[in-house]
Amino acid sequence: MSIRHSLLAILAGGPTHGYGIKSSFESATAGAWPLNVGQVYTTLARLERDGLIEPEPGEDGPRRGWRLTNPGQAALQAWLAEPVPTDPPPRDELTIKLLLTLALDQGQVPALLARQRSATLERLQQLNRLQRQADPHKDLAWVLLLDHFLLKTKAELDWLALCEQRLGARRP
Amino acid sequence: MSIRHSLLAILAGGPTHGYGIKSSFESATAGAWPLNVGQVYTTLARLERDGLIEPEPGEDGPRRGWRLTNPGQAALQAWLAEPVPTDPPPRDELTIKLLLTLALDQGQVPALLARQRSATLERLQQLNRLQRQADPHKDLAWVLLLDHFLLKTKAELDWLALCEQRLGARRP
DNA sequence: ACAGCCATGTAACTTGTTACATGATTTT
DNA sequence: AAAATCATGTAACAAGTTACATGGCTGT
Repeated sequence: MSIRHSLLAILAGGPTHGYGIKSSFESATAGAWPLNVGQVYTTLARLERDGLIEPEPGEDGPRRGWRLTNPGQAALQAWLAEPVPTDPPPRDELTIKLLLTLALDQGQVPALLARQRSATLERLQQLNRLQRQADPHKDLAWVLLLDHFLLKTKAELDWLALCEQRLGARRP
Repeated sequence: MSIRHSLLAILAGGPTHGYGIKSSFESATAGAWPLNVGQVYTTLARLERDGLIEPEPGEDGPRRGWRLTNPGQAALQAWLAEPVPTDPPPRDELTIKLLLTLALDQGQVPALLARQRSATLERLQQLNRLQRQADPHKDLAWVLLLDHFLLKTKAELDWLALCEQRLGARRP
């Protein structure tokens, strides 16, 4: 539901048209998550269907504007006010892969861990390079994004190490 | 695509029927991600449509078995062998929320950070409690899952702190 | 007999996603 | 005049998800 809410948030900054929304989203997220324009239009149609937005009266051709309705405002406020939900924690592909391998053929787990660590390490280095080039005073959003990716990547490496350790402690 | 591949992995452990797959999945992932049975059947139908699995010959009523086809075996091996992809990193709801708030109304960012930190901290404590009760020698999968959630949660807290710090460094 | 679990399946729906068709405006 | 970018939209589909209908088996 991130995209739906993102569009609401962008429209809260003043009425805009479809293409402008795409640009706003990508610039707000520093280009980290490209957004297919087509999806903006499908999502706008669904938001209108659900009564969360309405077209600006009078405009019709290119650059037709959209604005939030009252329910739309309310939905946005609710989304912003509530912390991101964790009650069924989102499924994590790496964890699923590892746990299923563990259940299926425990012997293949070490190889899986090794492969993943190597890929994750490479990503860490790439992120470090990007961070060195970034300027916290100019591209704040970009820097915060890099921080996020870096911390997440490091946590993944830590987890891989812990998995190895816990598995090792089982053998003897 | 995690669910599709999960079913392939479970079928690789020997032919099973729908309900058994649900149980296998939930026990392999220590109950952290409940799986609606209905979804198993819809997913099985789609996997058959795509030629990745086939029904065991002869069985038809309840407990009809399914097995991997050759393409199914190949798809599973490919999934297990490749590290989880990061090239367009998956969209992260918290990050999106924060960056859009930053773009929309920078003044509301501190409140958002505070709310989120409080929720995340609570989750951390809950996870710590669970970890204290878990036995690494008996419930390995459960312990690894908790490790994962804990490290992820701590990383999130670190990120929230970093965000505050970077924002603070902007004002003066 | 009845409660509860085992078991299968389908219809309907949601969000996300892309490929394509179409044209206006701007830049080179 | 051509190329690039801005701009709108639709058709089609994938994957996930749930609510519901249906019935068999098991233990009390």
